[in-house]
Amino acid sequence: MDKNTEPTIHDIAHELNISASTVSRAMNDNPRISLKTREKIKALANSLGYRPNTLASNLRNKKSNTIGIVVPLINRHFFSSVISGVEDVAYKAGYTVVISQSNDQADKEINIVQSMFANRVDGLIISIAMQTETFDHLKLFRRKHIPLVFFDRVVDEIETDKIVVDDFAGGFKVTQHLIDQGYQRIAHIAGPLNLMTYRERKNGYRQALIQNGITCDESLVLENRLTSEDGVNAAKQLMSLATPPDAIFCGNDTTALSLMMFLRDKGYRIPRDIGIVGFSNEPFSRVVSPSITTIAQPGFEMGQKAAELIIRKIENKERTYQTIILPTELIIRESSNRLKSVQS
Amino acid sequence: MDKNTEPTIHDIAHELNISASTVSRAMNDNPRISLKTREKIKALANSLGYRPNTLASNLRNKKSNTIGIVVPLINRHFFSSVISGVEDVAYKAGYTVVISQSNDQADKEINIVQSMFANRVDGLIISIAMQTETFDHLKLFRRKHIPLVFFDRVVDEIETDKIVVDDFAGGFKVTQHLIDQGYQRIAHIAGPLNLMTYRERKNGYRQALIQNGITCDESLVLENRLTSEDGVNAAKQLMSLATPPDAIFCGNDTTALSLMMFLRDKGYRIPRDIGIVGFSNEPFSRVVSPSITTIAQPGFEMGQKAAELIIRKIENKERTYQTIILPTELIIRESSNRLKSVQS
DNA sequence: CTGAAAGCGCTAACAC
DNA sequence: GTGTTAGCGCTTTCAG
Repeated sequence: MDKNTEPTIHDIAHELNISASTVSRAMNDNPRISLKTREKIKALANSLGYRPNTLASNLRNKKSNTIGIVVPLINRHFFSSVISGVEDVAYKAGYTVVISQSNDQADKEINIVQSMFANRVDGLIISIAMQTETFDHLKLFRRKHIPLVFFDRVVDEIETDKIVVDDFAGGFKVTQHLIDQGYQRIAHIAGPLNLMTYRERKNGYRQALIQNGITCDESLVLENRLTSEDGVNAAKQLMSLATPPDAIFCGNDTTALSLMMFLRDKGYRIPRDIGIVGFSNEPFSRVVSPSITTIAQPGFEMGQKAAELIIRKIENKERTYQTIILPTELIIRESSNRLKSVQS
Repeated sequence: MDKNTEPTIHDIAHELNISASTVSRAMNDNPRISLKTREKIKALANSLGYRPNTLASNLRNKKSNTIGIVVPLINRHFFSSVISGVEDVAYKAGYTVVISQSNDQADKEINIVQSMFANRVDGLIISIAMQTETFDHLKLFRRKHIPLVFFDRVVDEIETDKIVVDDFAGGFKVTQHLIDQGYQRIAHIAGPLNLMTYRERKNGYRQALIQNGITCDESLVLENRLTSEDGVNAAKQLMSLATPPDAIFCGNDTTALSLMMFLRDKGYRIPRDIGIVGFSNEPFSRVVSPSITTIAQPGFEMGQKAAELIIRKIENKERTYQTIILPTELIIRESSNRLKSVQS
């Protein structure tokens, strides 16, 4: 019933014997309309329960006031924190955020991105799927000059704003820390090396070894998808080497946890026999026992920065791109703190 | 440059010397258009890089193909799982999902909900903020007959679809389990009792006590906001009672964890001296030590169900409402497993 | 200070 | 099978 009679500016105009344009202007606080009529209009609008139809206004303005965000998995602490950060600043700036998850699948990612384009998002914030290897869908945004911001998992070959954490420094700090703790044979479980993120973590690891005069043993470096199962498999593989490692730097906390549980069950004492470090500071890494040394990534801030960046682009159309590198923080916990654990 | 020349159906029509409506029909696979012309049109559309403007089509159809979802906090495992579930089915059905977080603040929630209305979402899925106490903003949706689904934290006084977990049964199972483990004085830390969720958990708790012939001691029941700090405070308060409890059923896992850590540091042995149970099955509850007994809530499924429900309403306009109650599962872990822990 | 008119891009009667 | 026409609700020149 009142479903069909959603009031429009015309209804208000008609009632007041004025024109729709005046109503429109009044609702937008256009100073060209006298304060008197402005108030009269707003009063009526209010009592009628009028709500401007953003769809119509968006169409007319060729602007959706919407920011798209696509992540591999919503339901992962790091990503949901980023989303939370984006939402926080976007909301304050009057933007709506629409989200989608790629489930780390390239084809779903392509679909999502295209549908976001069709929906005329004003900008797109994305962390690409592990398996994405072609980037035409993203180049589309660049071609149409729709602001595009990569975060965390970025694409080298597309020139645009990027926001990452200092993965290299993270990898370096972890490794240096392990060396400082007296570990000698440090293994590394890397994520897919087509992603810069994981490449940089690995580079940091190697650099630290080199700077400490330790030769890199390629058999100590594995590459997988960093799932729980991968953690167990990696543990098996590494510990069955002729000379197994005495410390393992895992590409994320999930792997670190599963690997740690597995080794503990096998009788290894952690951190005494073997040191373990993760990456990302997932909530569980703090409370698990032994607690896991890891690298904190500022997810929420990353989201905020990404949103600020994209909004500035949307509103100013400035043409210069930047790559923001956020600092990482090494959080030393029990799983690698051999010196403290021995002395106490 | 090509920014301004985003092709429309008119461009295609003009190029092919046909009418725009034919193009529109062809793009929508309307069988009234011959296959030949349909293909010709699609080919050109493709080579022009044409993408239908959903904004325009939405305005015309008075349908945004968008589902709104508002949660207290995106960045909480349970809620992000629900979002993930919603996104999953909404995406498959061709809907876009827009999300927002209330940060558990009533005023932000009101703003969000109103802006979603202005954006003409086709339906709204919401779990209300802890402090929300007036519901006019939600009644608006009911009045306009826009589908509305509550999940988890629902509003009794609004008649619409609801989807909750069986909190009563959850509270009951937890308490019965503690009794079975031989605990005698069982305390309960409840969340805000204006929310049905927490009220039901508490009711389940009391019912279990009653059925086992245990009298309810009101000094053993606390109410707070279930933060980490609340956990510590509650622990202090409870343990300083003349006859302190020997088990504590916490309204969520966060409280359970902080309370457990605090008591452990004070020298209590868990579960021997004191049994602890949480609620929600946060990821950390499984890996912390001792691991925390808790109630699993199917967040992802809840999101899927909520999306299915709302899409059915959007598309059929059926007028009957249902409340779906999803089962909960008691997950027995170390923090309350006194019998096993004693024998082993 | 206000109004008339045109149009954003798409769709759907209604014609033929 | 295809075209004509009108309009979704809002904004914005251009007039006055």
